[in-house]
Amino acid sequence: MKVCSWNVNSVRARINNIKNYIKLSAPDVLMLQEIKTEEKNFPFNEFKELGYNSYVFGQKSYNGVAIIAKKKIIDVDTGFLKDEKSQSRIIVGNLINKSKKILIINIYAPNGNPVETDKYTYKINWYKNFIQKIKKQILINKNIIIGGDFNIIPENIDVYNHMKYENDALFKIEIRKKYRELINLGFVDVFRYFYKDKQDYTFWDYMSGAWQKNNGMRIDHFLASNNILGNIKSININKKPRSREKPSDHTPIELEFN
DNA sequence: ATGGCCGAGATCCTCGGA
Repeated sequence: MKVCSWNVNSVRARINNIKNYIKLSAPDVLMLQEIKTEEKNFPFNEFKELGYNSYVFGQKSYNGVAIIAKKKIIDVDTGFLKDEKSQSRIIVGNLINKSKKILIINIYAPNGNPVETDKYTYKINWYKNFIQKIKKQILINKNIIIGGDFNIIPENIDVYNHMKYENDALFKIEIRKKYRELINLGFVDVFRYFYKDKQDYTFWDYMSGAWQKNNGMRIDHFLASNNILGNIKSININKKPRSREKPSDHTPIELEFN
């Protein structure tokens, strides 16, 4: 089973890149973030033609998440978290894998910059609520995968120049603590679990040649609950899509398990 | 056409991104 996650920065602007990626990588499940469109304008047919069902929580212009999958996703829920700004940031559903039910949680967490504005308090509150919700959920279902754009740089190694980001909403101690809190509920950061010292990024700014200079950061993650950690075979950051024409500023992360 | 990327949507630039 291959589950992938990709912040595509507009599903409509990126449709050819996404279709190309699906053909090459053949994910069973693809979690998308920042689709930047309402459900009525989502390209359902384009994915249907490739053999995928789409489950969409859209929003006009900003945010928006979706799950596209070869198999049926059941109990799809777009009301998992009450969002104080009514933004479309989470879609969840159950995946049946070898008669085991796995809860897939696809998130697009708030950015939080600039830190002196209510954007930052919104991010902190969003994570507070999310952590509370996961705390309850892990009691109900022990098999959980949380994937997506967390907008958190976990450690120094996860950004090209950590000194520059000390007061940034992606790297402030306060926000990194939220990441630790989440993990302490019974999860592992799968990439870091498999690669203790590897410096690898999932995002490179469009500005000032960040990609060419490898000025990146690791802000897209897969957290797996301890109960399913033993089933995970591999995790990979696939940098190819970031190198192509008209790319998203993020690149996909890929999780394989049995 | 829009600041130096980008995208969406509205207006001839702003907001949001990270």
